[in-house]
Amino acid sequence: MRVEGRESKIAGALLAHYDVHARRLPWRAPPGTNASDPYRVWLSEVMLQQTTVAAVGPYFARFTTSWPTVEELAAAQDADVMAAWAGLGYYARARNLLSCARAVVRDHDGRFPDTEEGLRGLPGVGAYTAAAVAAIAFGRRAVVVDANVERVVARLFAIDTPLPAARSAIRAAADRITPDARAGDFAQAMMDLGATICTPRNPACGICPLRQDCAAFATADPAAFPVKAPKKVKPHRLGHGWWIERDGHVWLVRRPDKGLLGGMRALPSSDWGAAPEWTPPVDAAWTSLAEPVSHVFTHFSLALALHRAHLDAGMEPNGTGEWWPIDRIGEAGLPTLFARAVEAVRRDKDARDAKD
DNA sequence: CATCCGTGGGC
DNA sequence: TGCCCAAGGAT
Repeated sequence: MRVEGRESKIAGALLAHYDVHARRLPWRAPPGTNASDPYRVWLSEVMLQQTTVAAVGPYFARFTTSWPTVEELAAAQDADVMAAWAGLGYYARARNLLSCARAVVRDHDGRFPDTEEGLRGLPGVGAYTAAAVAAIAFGRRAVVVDANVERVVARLFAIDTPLPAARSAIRAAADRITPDARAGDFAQAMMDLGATICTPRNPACGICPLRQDCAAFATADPAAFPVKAPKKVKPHRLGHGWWIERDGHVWLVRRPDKGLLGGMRALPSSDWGAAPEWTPPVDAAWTSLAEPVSHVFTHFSLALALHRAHLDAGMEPNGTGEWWPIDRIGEAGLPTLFARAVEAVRRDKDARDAKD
């Protein structure tokens, strides 16, 4: 695409601002250097999918310490990687992360493809991540469009078509302002701008380097862009979960690879729904907690009723699982819902002990 | 194009 | 407090 006139002015002003104000982030090459490890760029981009910079920080540090290279990650145990990802959410990313690392080692001699097309063929790498890695790690011109870029571009050009229908127009406009040189810096500069100045609410237009070129700034309400389709209501679901204890251990199961919390360790639980059928996984003297654990997922909210029991030596619940030492439950890699269920059981036990 | 898939922080 | 939102991808 040609870059000229107003379009090139935007890139120039943004890059000049970025040269002074770029955020220092753990996965970014230090200022003034061109070093960029494709493994670290890819790892950070996958972690940052639908996830905030603040949440990713400690996970990125732990992953790069445990697995400094793609070869080492490819050789890791599945359960270790899933446990290290616990709490970060969208667990299909962790499964795809491992598949991708192994594909890079097996099919690409341990080196990430350096083109969008090549990257796009890897598990967990979609249009955004392929463009971001191609631009940031390999200096390729690529049109990088994430939610920040969507917002910035929709405002720059006052695109009032509601999302997601506006995606094609936004992408075309992003293409027009993407420079041939420094495409990686440009992409990161757009994302920095969206994260710190051109924010969803109360954008700081007064300090924005692009306000002279921004069609939304010229309107009464720049924050009205982008326009979004109304969202649908979240249904409520109910479920039952079981804390089964035996000799200092608790019974944990592994959830199926596909679906919600796929591949993660968990407490055994019933189906979740409007009025789910439920039968405890073992015949025992059950004590029910007074309050369920409430948790909100992307497309529904859940109230998980909890029940706990002790088993005698030698007794086993139905189905497949493992006895996990309770004093090391923090190492089980439970997703947040079940980590909170564990906390609720602990509080319930403490309350009863205090009464005795 | 719509749906499914987590979680924590900000206001 | 409830709602919005985030460096999206797979199906």
